[in-house]
Amino acid sequence: MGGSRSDSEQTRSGSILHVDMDAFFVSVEQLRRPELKGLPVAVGGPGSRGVVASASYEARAFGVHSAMPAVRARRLCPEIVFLPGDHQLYQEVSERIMAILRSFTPLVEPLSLDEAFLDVSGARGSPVEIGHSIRRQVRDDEGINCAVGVAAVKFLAKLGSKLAKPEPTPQGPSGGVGVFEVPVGEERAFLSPRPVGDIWGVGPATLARLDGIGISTIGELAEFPFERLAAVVGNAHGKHLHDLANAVDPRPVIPNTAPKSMSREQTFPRDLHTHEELGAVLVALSDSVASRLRSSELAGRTVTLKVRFGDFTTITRSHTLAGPVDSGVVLAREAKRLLEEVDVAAGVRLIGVGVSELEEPGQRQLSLEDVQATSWHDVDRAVDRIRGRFGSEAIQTGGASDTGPRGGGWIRPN
DNA sequence: TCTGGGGTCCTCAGACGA
DNA sequence: TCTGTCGTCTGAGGACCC
Repeated sequence: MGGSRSDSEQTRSGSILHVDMDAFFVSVEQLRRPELKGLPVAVGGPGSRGVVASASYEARAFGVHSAMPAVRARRLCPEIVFLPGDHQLYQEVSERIMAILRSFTPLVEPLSLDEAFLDVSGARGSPVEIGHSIRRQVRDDEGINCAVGVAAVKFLAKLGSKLAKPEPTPQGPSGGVGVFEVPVGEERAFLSPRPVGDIWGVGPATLARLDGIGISTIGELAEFPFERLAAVVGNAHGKHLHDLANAVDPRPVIPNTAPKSMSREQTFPRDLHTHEELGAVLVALSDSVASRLRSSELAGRTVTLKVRFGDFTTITRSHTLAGPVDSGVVLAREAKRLLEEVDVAAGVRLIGVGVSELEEPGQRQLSLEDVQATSWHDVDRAVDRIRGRFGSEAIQTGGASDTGPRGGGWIRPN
C-alpha cells in the first residue's frame, strides 16, 4: 500500500487529492534569490519575539520547524538566513498555483496559501496520474515542489501528502515519493498502527488526554468505546476523532467557502502599559480589518478585542452590534470601548481586533448608530480608492495621535 | 525554549424569554 | 403569581490548524 502506484493494479483509488507545497514561503524566496538555494533559510519574524513561519529542508535538518521561536532556531542553526517574509508575493504565487489546480477540476478547496483539497471524481485520468501531472505542472510553471495525497476521504488524503514529502537533510530535501495513495478498502489497516497524533485535530492537549486513557495508536482509538471517549474529550470532538480513526470522514470538498471572521493582531517588541498607546494601535488594526472587509464586500456584526499579557495569558472581549459594519472608525470605537474595561497596567504584549458574524452589507433598517457609521462609509470608500490608486501607504489613519473630533482621522504621510 | 498571525470549531456559563 | 425547565443567544476561552 502507499507510494506511487500505477492504475494497472487491482485496488481502487479514492478521488480526493490533498496538494501541499514544500516549504512554500522559503521556496518562493529562493526563486527570487537563487543564491539562497541549498542554504538553511527561514521566513518569519527574526526579532526576539518572532517565530519561524517556514523553514527550508536544510534548516529542518537542524531541527528547525515552523512555529519555533526565532531565538531557538538561531541557537540550533547559527548560520540560518532569516527573511522577513512578503505575504503579498506569496499570495500572488498561491493564486497562480490554485489556478493550475482548477485547470484539473473546478472542485478545489484551498486550506491555506500552500495547500488545497481537490475532488477529481469528475476529472479525466486516474487520481494518481492527476497527482503526478499536478506536481509536474506546478514545478514547471512556478518552480515549486509539492506533495500529493490520494484517498477516498479528506483526512487520509492529507495524511498521504504528508507521507509523500521528502526527508530533510543538511544537503536539502531527500527522497519522497511525491504522490502517496491510500487505496480504497485498505484505510483501516493503513491507519491502525499509526500514532494517534497523526489525526488531524489531535494536538498536545488532546494527545495528553488520550494518553491518559491508554490510547496511543489510531487502531486503539478506533476500538475505544465512544461513550468513554466522549466523556474525556467532549461529544463533538469525540465523535469526530472516533470517525476519523475508523476512516469515516464525510466532509466534501467545498470550493469558494466564504470567510467567517477577519482579524488583525500585533505583538509588540516590548510590552505596552497604557490605554493610550494600545488605543492608537487599535485604530490602525481596525482600519486594516475594515479595509479587508470592504475589499471582500463583507461587513461584520461582532467585534472582538484580543489582549495577550506579558505572562502570555490571553483574554478576549466581544460585543455584537445591531447591524453589520465595515468602517474602521466604528470598529476602532468598539474595540477601544472594550479595551477600557481591561486593566492593562501589567503590560500587554499583543493586541488584536477581529470581526465575525460576517455578511454582505445589504439592505437593512438603519439604527442611529448605523447612521453615524454610514457618514464615515463614504470616507472609507474614498480611502480605499486612494489606496487602490497610490498604494496602501498613500494614506494612513491619524490614530497614532488619536486626536481630532473623531479620535483618529486620515492623514497623508510626509 | 518561550511561544506570530490569521483562521475555524467547540464547550461552557449566564441571561433571557416562552 | 410564582417556579422550574428548556431553547436560544451571547460572550469568553480553549484547542487546533497552517
